[in-house]
Amino acid sequence: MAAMARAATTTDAFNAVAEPRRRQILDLLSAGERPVNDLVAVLGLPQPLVSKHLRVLREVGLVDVRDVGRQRVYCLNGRHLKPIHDWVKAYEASWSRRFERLDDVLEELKDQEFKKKED
Amino acid sequence: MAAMARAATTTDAFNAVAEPRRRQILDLLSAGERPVNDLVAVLGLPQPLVSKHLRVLREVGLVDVRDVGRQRVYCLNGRHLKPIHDWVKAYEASWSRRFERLDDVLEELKDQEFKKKED
DNA sequence: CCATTATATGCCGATATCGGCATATGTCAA
DNA sequence: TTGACATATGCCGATATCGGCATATAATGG
Repeated sequence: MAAMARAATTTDAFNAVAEPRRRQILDLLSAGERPVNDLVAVLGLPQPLVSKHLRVLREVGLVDVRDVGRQRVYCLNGRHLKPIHDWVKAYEASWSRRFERLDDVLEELKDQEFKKKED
Repeated sequence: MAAMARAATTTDAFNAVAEPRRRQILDLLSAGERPVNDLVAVLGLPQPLVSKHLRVLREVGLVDVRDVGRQRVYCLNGRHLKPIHDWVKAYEASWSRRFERLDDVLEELKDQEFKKKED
């Protein structure tokens, strides 16, 4: 039982959405549920490949399936995207308020300088 | 030149942050810049491993480096996290307003039913 | 029952990945 | 210069991944 060389894709949502085609699938499903062949047609990918990606998404809980006749209708289940959102959201300041924050720091320094002079 | 079996991790931020230890490194750096050995100490990982993860983060632009004497000080550069944020943000409704939306749909259906009766 | 449609699985090859260990590179200090 | 410190790289092994192709499974229609 050697050490795992890599975290399995099937393990968490972070890995699942690291694959561009899987994001594409989720994007399609965000507009509404769809049977596999629909996705195949839109994506222009071989059906087995699409099924495999759907499997990964299913295993991390990002999509749900429903049987309708001989079709399998997939639908988005965004619940497991929330952890990703929460994680990146914490970094929002690092891009949107990057310079603002720098300004804040400078402002603070100026204040301290001012107080020193008051002494 | 055979087809690539997998998108290189070094390719984009999505793949880079799919690795838990790399997220951990970013989390540490979000509190402020740090030299490699600092990270090594906190993470409790072998130094070469940390250096390799830092390399990946560097290559996708998620961190910047600065030479200070014989140390290399890494700092966060959140710019490339924004695409991830933007992507997941579009799914916000799929978890936070999931049931609200379902209610909306039901409401809409009821309205249509009502109109039919009016004819 | 049989053929057709819809989807999932299995096996394969090429390659990328993580982690381990040894070692190269670079910088300071005496 | 020599040696200690800080970090990066190289090579390796085990394994996971994506995509291709063939095939299994499942449900429907005739």
